[in-house]
Amino acid sequence: MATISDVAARAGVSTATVSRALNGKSTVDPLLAARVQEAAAELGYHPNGLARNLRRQETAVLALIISDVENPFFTAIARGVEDLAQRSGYSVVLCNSDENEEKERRYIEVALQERVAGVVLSPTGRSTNVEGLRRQGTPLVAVDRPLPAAAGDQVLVDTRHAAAEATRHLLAGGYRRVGCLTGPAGVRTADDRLAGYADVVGEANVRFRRAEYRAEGARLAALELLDEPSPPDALLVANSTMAIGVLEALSSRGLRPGRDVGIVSFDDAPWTTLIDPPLTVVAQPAYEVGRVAAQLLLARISDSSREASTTTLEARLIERKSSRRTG
Amino acid sequence: MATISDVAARAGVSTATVSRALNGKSTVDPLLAARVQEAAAELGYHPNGLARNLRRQETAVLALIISDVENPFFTAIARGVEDLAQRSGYSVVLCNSDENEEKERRYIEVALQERVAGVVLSPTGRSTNVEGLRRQGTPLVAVDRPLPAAAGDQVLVDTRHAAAEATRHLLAGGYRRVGCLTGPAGVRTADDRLAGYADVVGEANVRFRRAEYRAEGARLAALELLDEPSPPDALLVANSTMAIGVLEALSSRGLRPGRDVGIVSFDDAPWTTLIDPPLTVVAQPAYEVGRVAAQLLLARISDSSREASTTTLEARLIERKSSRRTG
DNA sequence: TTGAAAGCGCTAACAT
DNA sequence: ATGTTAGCGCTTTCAA
Repeated sequence: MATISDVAARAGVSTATVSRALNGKSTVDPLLAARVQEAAAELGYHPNGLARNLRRQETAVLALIISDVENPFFTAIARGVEDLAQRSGYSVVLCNSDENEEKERRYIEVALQERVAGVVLSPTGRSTNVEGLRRQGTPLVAVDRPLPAAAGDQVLVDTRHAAAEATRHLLAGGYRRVGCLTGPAGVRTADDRLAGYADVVGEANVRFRRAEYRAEGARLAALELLDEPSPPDALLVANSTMAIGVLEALSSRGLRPGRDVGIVSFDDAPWTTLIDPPLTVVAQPAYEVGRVAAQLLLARISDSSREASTTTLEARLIERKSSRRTG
Repeated sequence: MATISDVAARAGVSTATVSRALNGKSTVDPLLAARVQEAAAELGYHPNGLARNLRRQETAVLALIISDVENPFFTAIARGVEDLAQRSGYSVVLCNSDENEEKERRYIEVALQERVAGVVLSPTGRSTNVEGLRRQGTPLVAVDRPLPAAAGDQVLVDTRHAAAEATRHLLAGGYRRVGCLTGPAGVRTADDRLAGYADVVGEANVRFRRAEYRAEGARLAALELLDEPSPPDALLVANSTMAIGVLEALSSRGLRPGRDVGIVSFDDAPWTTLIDPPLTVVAQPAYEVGRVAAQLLLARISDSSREASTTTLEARLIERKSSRRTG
């Protein structure tokens, strides 16, 4: 593996000159620079990033730790972060914590050890520990879910409000017994969506189930709800992965979305317009969340004294037929 | 940021002892080890991975460069790679090349510079350049699409064969003018699926369009095909993202999958059973592809002299109603 | 404009 | 069992 000394030897100059030439410093003779470039190319030289970063005490890579690679909401965030980061010369590495606190912990540790320039994190749950990041002074921005203490910037979506709006929409459509299917307790988005729903139906009329943010759990939970003495005639579902399970549950009971059970789900997944009837959704600005997060992170990297900020983006209800009786 | 010397000073030992204690070497007095642990904890010490890896000349991170984070096929591969890697103490960082050769090039460069232990790559297209990896001796395994020269192990899916089987299935279902919608020329999976289809219908009866592996392009291409003088009465679609576009096209023409136009699509995405009629698919063993790839990569990392191998996994046709006239 | 040399933080001989 | 020391590959003063 060719090192800078190999290149220096081949070009007949010092390692300092190679370094300067390869980093485009203006103070180097064009002729020498060319010789260096050539030597580097011939040797297939790739600077050792470890050594470079160790010396420079900085890296041009951001870590993005998300809680589920298979959830379109998070992959859209990833695109947003990436598009913006690339433009500023940063690479972003994606880590999948898989809604698993142990994995999340490991990836934060990796980010710390590899001395990444900054971290975008969608905290997995209750006990996310960002103390290490804070101590090291690694810039951090939380997305989707807030962090216990404001350990950095946050980019959130006003999902409680959106849940309330969706619930009102269902009520306005003539549904009388609106229920809610949400994620695990302690996961802020899950709690907020439930709260927004409860705000509207009133504590006395709450009927809900919790499940993991996964299809299978949601299917079972939906079935339970449907088997109650006074089953819901409409359902607010906390994300698109769960919606899959809910739709399966309905189908297995011979129930048609809209006509029999009104459905509104969070997240405008690509398939939601394909089904019959098309799914009414709460569209979250995921890509934008990612962009803003990256922006804040880069700003904080170049100026660590900035005040921590919280940005809250609005979600948008997209009415389709699954929330209409006449679907 | 605390360094190993800080810990050493605090614990009243040498840096060597700190290093040994923290790395669980057996040759260190339990009492001292405890003192070191304590000092490290108090200082919030995180070993500098850059320095460590520079010294050790190795990293415990794998890079996984995939061509589309929003494609369930690739995220399933990611899970497979991750599950296996984690088990051996490796972390995996995901890079999204976005079907873009420039991005892919950048990420390969990053992988090279950061001296990752190995790379799993789904080559984006024609001109993927893995020369750098080869020269550095960085272990590489290609997934989904083969590499020009056998630059390492490969894990592929026998998609030509699967495409042929799917086409035969359509023909057996009574469809007479089977068409094909595939990805860009030069992308091996796209070419193979087209070839498998052509193998069965015969060169003379080929009717097909190419588009990016995206919904919108596929929608337009499908519309073109449907507007031909002798339009297809069935379609083989090269992936689930394209299938979304195709289904939209059909719907906009008032055509029902199955009854009017038989449909088989590659990839068993989670929503394919939700639509009416449910989609007949060619299910690729994506998770397994990831697992095998990680296995091969780890094997090659520990024994670089291994022969390069090619593993070809079988895809499975799952018959549902979109390929039946009586849907 | 170029080179010599120090040093980033760590680990692994080598000594003790 | 512990400490001393060299050095991984690079960048960056400092001198020339």
